[in-house]
Amino acid sequence: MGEVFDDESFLDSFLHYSNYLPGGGGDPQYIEPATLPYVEGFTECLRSSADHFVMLAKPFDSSLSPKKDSREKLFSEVKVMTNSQSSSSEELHWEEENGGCEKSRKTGQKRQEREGDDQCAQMDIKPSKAKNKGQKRERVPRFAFMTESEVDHLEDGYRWRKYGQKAVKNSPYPRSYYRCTTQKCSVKKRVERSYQDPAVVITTYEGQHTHHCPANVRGSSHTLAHGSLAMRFRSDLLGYKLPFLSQNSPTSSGYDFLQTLFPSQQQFQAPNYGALLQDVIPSFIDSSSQP
DNA sequence: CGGGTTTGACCTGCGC
DNA sequence: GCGCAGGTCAAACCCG
Repeated sequence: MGEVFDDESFLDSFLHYSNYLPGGGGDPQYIEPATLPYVEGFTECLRSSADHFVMLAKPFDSSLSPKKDSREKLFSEVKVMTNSQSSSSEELHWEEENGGCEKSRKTGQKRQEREGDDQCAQMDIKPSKAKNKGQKRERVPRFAFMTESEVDHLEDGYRWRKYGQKAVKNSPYPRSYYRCTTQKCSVKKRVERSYQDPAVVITTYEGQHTHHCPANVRGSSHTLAHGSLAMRFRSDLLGYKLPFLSQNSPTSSGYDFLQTLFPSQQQFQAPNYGALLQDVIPSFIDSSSQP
């Protein structure tokens, strides 16, 4: 326990998995460590603003080319992540909540236009183009992680409503879309199963909860994740090198990041965050804190 | 009956 | 411009 991992080892573990996934070379073989020309440190990236997009999901993208290319692409993306506050000319296309709402409104508007419905005025639907012009898009923090689980939808204490499911290209497994059921909370998550390793579930959170975890409000934090006892982080691939597993350092970046991901989760506060993190992702700690 | 899921249709962005 | 893929909507359906 308490092993401290540096940024590079974490990234290498990360990249190791990126090679293991579709388009990533196929074989789960280790790739040699390399210097990090673009990032000051991955933990630094996690530690920084919640506006940063922690793009762990990207390497799972089948569009990535194998080996070196994926590494370079990841590095370039990490670079963008870490520069997200700057006025860099690099403009990523960010899927973010405001844009989504706008899109939804446009969708609703168009549908109503098609149907010849004049409810637009009542719903206060306004043309979006002019409004959006010159408006800088906000960036929604995302966090993706892999778990080994028999069930797709891992219980995390929050209540989710499924609002869509899509077939994923090159994968027999569909991707499910969930939205937090709490009013005014716009957190979403995507859940998909890796087709390379069907035992692995990839969960991507988007946004931050603006409320307390319902399970905790009821005073039963131990109900968290009990529906996912079969879940286990793929520590061999990624999880075990997450820097925040160092329980010797409750102020580590992982703690900070979890705080941004679950801002109302006061359980993450030191000194008990390790045990309480276990409530959220129980087996993760079990399999990772053991030397 | 209220809340959640399913599923086909639709919209948008991107690459060619 | 066109086709594709990802993301979302919403009606229909299901369930406790």
